[in-house]
Amino acid sequence: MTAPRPVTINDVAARAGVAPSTVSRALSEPGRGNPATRERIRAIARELNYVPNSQAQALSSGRTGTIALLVSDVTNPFYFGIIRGTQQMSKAAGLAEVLIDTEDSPDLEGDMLRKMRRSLDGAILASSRLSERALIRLAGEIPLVTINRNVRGLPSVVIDSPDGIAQAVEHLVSLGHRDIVYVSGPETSWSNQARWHAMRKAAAKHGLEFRRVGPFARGRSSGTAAADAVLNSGATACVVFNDLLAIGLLTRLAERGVAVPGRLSVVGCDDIFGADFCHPPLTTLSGPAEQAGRAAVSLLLGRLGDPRAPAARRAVLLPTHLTVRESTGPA
Amino acid sequence: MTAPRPVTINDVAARAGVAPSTVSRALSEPGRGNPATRERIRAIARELNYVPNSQAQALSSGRTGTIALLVSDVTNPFYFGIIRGTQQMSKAAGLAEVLIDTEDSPDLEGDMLRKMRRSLDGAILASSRLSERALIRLAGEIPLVTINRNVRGLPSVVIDSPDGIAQAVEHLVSLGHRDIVYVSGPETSWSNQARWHAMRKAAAKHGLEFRRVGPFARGRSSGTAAADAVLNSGATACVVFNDLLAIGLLTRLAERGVAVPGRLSVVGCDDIFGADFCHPPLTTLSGPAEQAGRAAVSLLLGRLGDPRAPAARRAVLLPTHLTVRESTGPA
DNA sequence: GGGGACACGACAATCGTTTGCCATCAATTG
DNA sequence: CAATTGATGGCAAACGATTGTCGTGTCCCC
Repeated sequence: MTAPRPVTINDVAARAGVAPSTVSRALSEPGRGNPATRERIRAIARELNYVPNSQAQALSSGRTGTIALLVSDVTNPFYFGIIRGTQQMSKAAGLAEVLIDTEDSPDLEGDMLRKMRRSLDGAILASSRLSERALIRLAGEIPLVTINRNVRGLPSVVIDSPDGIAQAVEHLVSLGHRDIVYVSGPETSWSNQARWHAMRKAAAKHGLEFRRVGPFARGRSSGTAAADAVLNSGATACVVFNDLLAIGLLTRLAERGVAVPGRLSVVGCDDIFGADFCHPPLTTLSGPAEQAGRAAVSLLLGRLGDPRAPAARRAVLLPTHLTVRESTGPA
Repeated sequence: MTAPRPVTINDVAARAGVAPSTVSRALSEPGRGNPATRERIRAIARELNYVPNSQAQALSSGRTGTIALLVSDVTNPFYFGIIRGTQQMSKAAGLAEVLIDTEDSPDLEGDMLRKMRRSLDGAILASSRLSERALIRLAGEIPLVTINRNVRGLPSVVIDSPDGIAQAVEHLVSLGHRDIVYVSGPETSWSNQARWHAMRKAAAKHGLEFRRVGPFARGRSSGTAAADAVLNSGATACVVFNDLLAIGLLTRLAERGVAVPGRLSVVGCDDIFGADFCHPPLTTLSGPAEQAGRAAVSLLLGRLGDPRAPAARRAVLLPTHLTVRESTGPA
């Protein structure tokens, strides 16, 4: 059982008694050609089980039919929804999607992007670690869309967590908390900056003291240090940069026998997988991650359809809301 | 700022004063050519920031440098480790990897595979839903490696959960449990069959009654029904098909006020993200998922290197062990 | 009935590589 | 010193599609 030579456009053409070019057009140019011929060709193509060689298509047409989604860590559940969303949408658009793990490294991110730029129609950067300059330069080489990162001139989708933060503060204040601390993520994180900023604003509005502890790394393991820092701060409630960190923090609090929410209320961000079944279930900011993924692909498609378009900045802002569970309670 | 024509192999050749073929060889055939020339060409390529067009390479050489990893659901944390492992290994081997979500559908899985077979060097099927026949047929069209699925003639990596199941039963028996029920996943799942089989064997060894409830769907939401069924069965301990289901079950038990492990001990399988911080932390079977991913890519590479090789069946069996947490206790 | 327009489909160039084959030249050997 | 060998690098033919250009046939309208 030797591998049979795969059927090419020429085989189809020969079988149909037409030129390859006719087959090509019958298959991909809806407006062109005789409907009868087209149907005949399509039938033959189907019968022969013809699948166009995408490499050849790409080489010839310049379009690869592939986009990339870059995430800093594939195993961070935060990306679940986004991945799902982009996959849905790109499948619907007939695009292939490669998932690239940048391992939190700006250099790796840039290298991968540069290396693959020829084999991609575009890329979506979920939480890019690249500098603004680097991003703008890369955008000149390959169409880019960012998620949760705002850069002049680049289409972007941002899940408006600042808005949610305000809701969280509102919630905590209504429960009687007057001393709320923000548990900061990495300084370089765009989302972290945005959230911290929103915290300050919300706190100011209520005339509260605002402080922060950190910065801490993104992972769950940083939760230990974070928990201790929060406890030292004497605050009665905290808003944590993201759920991963918040869950780590919860674990440590349990270890130290600190009652949540009795002694300390905890609010997370992102509503990741696990936020609903950790102990206690986490009050957190939920956002439409899948929708964000879909929107990002749409934006990219827009940019692709008309390559000479002025790359008009288009930004999609998605709302978040507070999901109250059991990690928050009266002061 | 118009997009500059990307630099091709011809540009490099012209600059170096040699033929394109020489450049090609200097760049990719280590044994061939004058070392001095090679270095000169490499230097020029680097200087010009030359990146080979992978489409053209693929078209010409027949190798695409891309493999696919098919999973039934990208957002199932079970695949975390596997994804990480395959990505690591394929990056190391200079391969691109596409992640494909088959949405639990055999048809979709087959279609995707057929459709992409021309643009892939091979594929790794993590928990394939395809029939044995379909798998064997597809393997004739594109090199395949399976994970957690044993099919005659296909290289495979399996995480030996049956072995872990034996450990789990041992653990429960030593805690005094005499009535253990298996909470079954989908009938069509290969892993489920393997686990159920192992359960029966282990139970027989200890002269225990063995029963099962189910089958239940894979998701967390099925946990509700599963919990009720287990309670009805009167068993004092249960081994659950996977952690997702087990976590769902735990949630329901908490709702019903059933003490775990006081009234019921629960053992899961897979040790997914979340198993350590759910409530109570889950005793479960841990396996080297990352390693499985790496092994799968290795197997695939082996199959790729020598396409005319007799496709010798090679199987990698990876051990599991029981990770005891707090969801199991004395009967 | 003749001319023009238009639709159809063929031809052939092109995309950027790889790779089999061959000419050339230097080095080694008898 | 001649002949064999081996290394080197150039030529050109693929790989399988897309797409601009152009001849041919059909139809319509005046």
